[in-house]
Amino acid sequence: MDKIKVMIVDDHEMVRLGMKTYLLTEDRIDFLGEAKSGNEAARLAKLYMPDVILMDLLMENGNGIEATRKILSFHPHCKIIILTSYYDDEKVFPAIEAGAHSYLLKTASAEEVTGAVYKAVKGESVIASKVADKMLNRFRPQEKKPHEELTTREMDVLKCLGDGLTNQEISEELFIGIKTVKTHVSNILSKLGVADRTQAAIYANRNGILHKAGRKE
Amino acid sequence: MDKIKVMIVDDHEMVRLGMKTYLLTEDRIDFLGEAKSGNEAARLAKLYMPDVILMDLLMENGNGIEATRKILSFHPHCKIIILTSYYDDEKVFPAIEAGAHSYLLKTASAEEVTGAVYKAVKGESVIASKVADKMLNRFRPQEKKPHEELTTREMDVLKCLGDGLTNQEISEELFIGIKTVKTHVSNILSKLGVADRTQAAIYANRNGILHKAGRKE
DNA sequence: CATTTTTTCAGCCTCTGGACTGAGGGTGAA
DNA sequence: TTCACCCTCAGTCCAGAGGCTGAAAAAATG
Repeated sequence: MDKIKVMIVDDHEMVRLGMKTYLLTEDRIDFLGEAKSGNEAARLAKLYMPDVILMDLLMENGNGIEATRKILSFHPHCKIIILTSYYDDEKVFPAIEAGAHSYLLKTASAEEVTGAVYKAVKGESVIASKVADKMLNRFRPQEKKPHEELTTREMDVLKCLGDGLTNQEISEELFIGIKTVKTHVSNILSKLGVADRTQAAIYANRNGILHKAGRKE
Repeated sequence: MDKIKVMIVDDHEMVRLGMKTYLLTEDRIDFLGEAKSGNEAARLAKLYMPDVILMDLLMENGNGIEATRKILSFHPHCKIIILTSYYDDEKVFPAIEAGAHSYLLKTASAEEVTGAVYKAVKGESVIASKVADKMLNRFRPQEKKPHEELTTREMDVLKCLGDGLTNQEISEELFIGIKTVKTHVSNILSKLGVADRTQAAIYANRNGILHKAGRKE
């Protein structure tokens, strides 16, 4: 039985070292090499054609999701195991869509990581429990958020409300009459189940309904 | 010259392994051991009395900041180097206050980590540049946020505004007359430089002026 | 093509919000 | 004590907010 060819992708030297140490103690694993970025990963993967890649998501040059997509495009049998610290929705699902086979957190022990490698070559997936929660919730009949039944125009108005604009200002912003704005605001208030524009503005802010879509922490 | 006694604190096995590997290659460093949590760190530190501790901040049982404070209380000559992924204000400054001597990010290379250890025993500090930015901004003549000149009562009212309460509701919440509420609201609006209660509510929400003080991501 | 939803706008009515002015009681510092 | 600030409350006044009803043009849908 051939050894499993494994590659590491992570921009943290410390983490690469730790992972490498995990892998080198396994005699059924052939440690191929490591990459510091998504771009480097794609280059090396084309060169070495690894069986399994342990991939971080957040990196300087080219993130792990792009790299995953790129690598699988020319080497579709490669099993890519995401190994990262983050388990928020915005990271997990794009990674799955990109074709990742497993999703581990960096809290994983040596056994979990090497176990995931062996399972990957057998076609089995490993999902960290915290991530599994997210996925199950995604498939459960999720009650949709109140604002999801707003029309596109009502969303425009709600964004303005979130900026604290008055009806007059909104009408100028959207080039519509003040009466029309009032109608939209009334509909928004009833659809969101809130009492006044202030609560609607709070709702917009707490649910990230904003113009510039700037979201970070 | 005695070897430098170094201890590691991190709840990620992978990271501990990487850091350990950094340290074991240095013959002037005596690797004492490792801890998986802040509580364990304090216990081991009391036992081994290390010269330098490499400490993560975010851990399951007892965070790194508490541990730092605790360890320094009984072993004040210990140099504690924070080594974490985060560099937001809420993490950096409490760590410095707790008495940390250096602040590195996990993107640090082996040379940076071992270098910080050697500098620590000489009494020198190393601050990652991204963190240094934050610190410089903190010491720069910072224009104080508008809400810092609100009186305590006005802050109470502003929190209510942030919840979307009406004047009537605020008066009931705070057991004061509605006229009084109006006075406070007017003062708040002029101090914050906003036009109406809606903008005040947005301000409160975006600046984390809330009742429950619930902060997470 | 027929139907429904969305978007636009109107008039009417009520009430809250907020500006402005004024003022009495409490506390703490000069 | 005087001064300053904070908290409390009152009266007046008006523009804006929001509910209700109705309705026509536009766009999506079947």
